[in-house]
Amino acid sequence: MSQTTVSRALNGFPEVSEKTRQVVLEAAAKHNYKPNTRARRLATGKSMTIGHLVCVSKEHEMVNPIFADFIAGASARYAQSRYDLLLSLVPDEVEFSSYKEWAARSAVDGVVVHAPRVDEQRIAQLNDLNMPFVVHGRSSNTFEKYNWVDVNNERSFFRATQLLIELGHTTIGLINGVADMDFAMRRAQGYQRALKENNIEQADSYVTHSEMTEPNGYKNALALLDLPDPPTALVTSSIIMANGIRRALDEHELKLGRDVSVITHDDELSYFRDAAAVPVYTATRSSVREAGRLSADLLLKTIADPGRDPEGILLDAELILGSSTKPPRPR
Amino acid sequence: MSQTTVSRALNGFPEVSEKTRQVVLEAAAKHNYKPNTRARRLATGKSMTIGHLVCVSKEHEMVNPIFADFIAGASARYAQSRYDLLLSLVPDEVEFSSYKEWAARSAVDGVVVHAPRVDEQRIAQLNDLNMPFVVHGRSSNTFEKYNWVDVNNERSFFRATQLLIELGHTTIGLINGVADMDFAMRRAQGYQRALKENNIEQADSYVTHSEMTEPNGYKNALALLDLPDPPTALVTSSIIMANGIRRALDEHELKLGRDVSVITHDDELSYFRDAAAVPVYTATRSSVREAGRLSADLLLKTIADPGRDPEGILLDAELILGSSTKPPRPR
DNA sequence: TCAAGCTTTCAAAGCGCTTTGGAAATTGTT
DNA sequence: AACAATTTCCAAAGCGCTTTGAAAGCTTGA
Repeated sequence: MSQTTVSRALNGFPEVSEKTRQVVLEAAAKHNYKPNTRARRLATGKSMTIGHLVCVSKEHEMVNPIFADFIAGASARYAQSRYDLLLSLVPDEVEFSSYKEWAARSAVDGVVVHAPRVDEQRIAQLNDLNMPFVVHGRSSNTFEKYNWVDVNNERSFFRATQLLIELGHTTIGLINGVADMDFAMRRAQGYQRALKENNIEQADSYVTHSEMTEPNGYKNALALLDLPDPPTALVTSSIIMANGIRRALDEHELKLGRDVSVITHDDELSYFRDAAAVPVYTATRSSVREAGRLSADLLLKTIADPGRDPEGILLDAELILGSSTKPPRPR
Repeated sequence: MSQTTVSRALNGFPEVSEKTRQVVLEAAAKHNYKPNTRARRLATGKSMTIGHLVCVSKEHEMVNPIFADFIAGASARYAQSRYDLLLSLVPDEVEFSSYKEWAARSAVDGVVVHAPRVDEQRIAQLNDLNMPFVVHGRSSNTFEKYNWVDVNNERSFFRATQLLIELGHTTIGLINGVADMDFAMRRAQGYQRALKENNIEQADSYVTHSEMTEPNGYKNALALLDLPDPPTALVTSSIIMANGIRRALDEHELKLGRDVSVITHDDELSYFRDAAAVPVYTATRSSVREAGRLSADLLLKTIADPGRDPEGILLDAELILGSSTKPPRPR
């Protein structure tokens, strides 16, 4: 039997009779034959690979903990379409040169951009390279068209803050991610809009920006609690930080909810799933794994149809009521 | 200039004069030329790719949180040798068929085995496939030779438990990972050996096994605290669980350290780095990122020299004194 | 029965590199 | 100047597939 026939049988082309296909499939199964990836990719001119470039912050060598769950979602989608996932964790300064290298050696058919900044250069650069991509998040100061999947950060933090205000809180801190991250900026905007709409004026010192680690949650919470007029409620961008906040409250003999209310963003990390009947934290909740799945899906669609117009998918984080929010204690 | 010369110049072969090489390199740089990955891999017969298969537990769709940091370490090493990292997150039942598929289509030059079980079939299977691999951890019931990188789980949990006993604790709980994981078994052994050597007899109910999530830490700690004779000290396998434990203590109005001592294993996750002058937790500490780096290094060595004898690298977890351990309170 | 129209198969080209074996150019030796 | 030894370059083969264009086999209708 000729190579052609086998290739067609395995790749589902119609020019081969059903009988022949069966024979071929059985023989392949019997000998555990799978077309050699390398040869196949050269012949088709496709890499069948999606690149994820995750940057490791130089400062703390920190890997964003949401990335594992995001990738889990994306990986499942790639598997469906027989795409491979190429992963590289790099210090942020080489971020763009890595994309360029992937493009030059044509190692990937598309990439996912993680953790976009307010001013994000990668978007224009990838457009220049003519590389299909999807951004997980958005970039406020970028006006080119691009594919993105994001949650409604502004609105959800607006609602969270609004809820605290409605409960009677008037001094509310924000423990946020690094300032130049786009999501952090949008969340800060939502928070500030709620304060403004309720005529609450607060010094800038009630807002902290840092990498979203547990120790930073702790440290920043302590800093806010030590202010002359400490906040009675906190909003934070990460459940990891929320754990640090809880530790800080502990140390001040304060009880979460009763003494200080906390609302956190909850990415539904698999090892922090707050699924009790009454959740521990009141939270703006949105599954980062689902975002991974959707990003992967959008990217594969774009690769399949390069003429496709860029699309933005906006996920709405739900505001979930838990037991970490109560009216402020009378002083 | 001929293709041959260019190829040789770029790949550092000696048959080309230094002058010619410079000309080639400059031209390549100028046009941002990089040899096409697909073609190169076909021609050389190597994939220049390492596969990581991470299984997503069916039960909780959980991705082991240490994996991100492990991969960060490995990725850095691969980059040095211009290897790519192929990542796949799969439900555990398809784990082995994925390895087989990679081998059949010759997609990778080697793989890393994550989270080995006490009875681990993948090791024999990979040996059969003749696929170079390194195990992160070990498998107690496997007697074939294989490459591994592991921490001294038995000894470090022995020491941790011993420390608690020396402080005067006589009722000590263990909040462990899933029972069939090899690391969990070894840690339980260390814990039990310490109890035994000190003639402490305890019911099995003082040991819990579950996935290492924060909610499980909480739940299991509550269960232990509700025992008729509750433990005055806990040892746990994960800093994520330790956070759940702290929450359980909170709820019982117990103070970490003062009322209940806790020792946790600390993988030095980047977003949980316990780097205060006096660490929050007394911990058996070992960098999982370093383990990633070492695993990658060992694997690349094995690929470069297939005749190499399998090697085991045993890392010693340090016992770090923090503020979560004190003598038990007199009742 | 034979031509026309399908369906099924095949031989060969090509994907963009590396590698081999040998030719050409350069240098050194007598 | 002639030859050997060395350095530098090149043409062509081959990696294991997919894809093209054409041939062979089969069915149908007059």
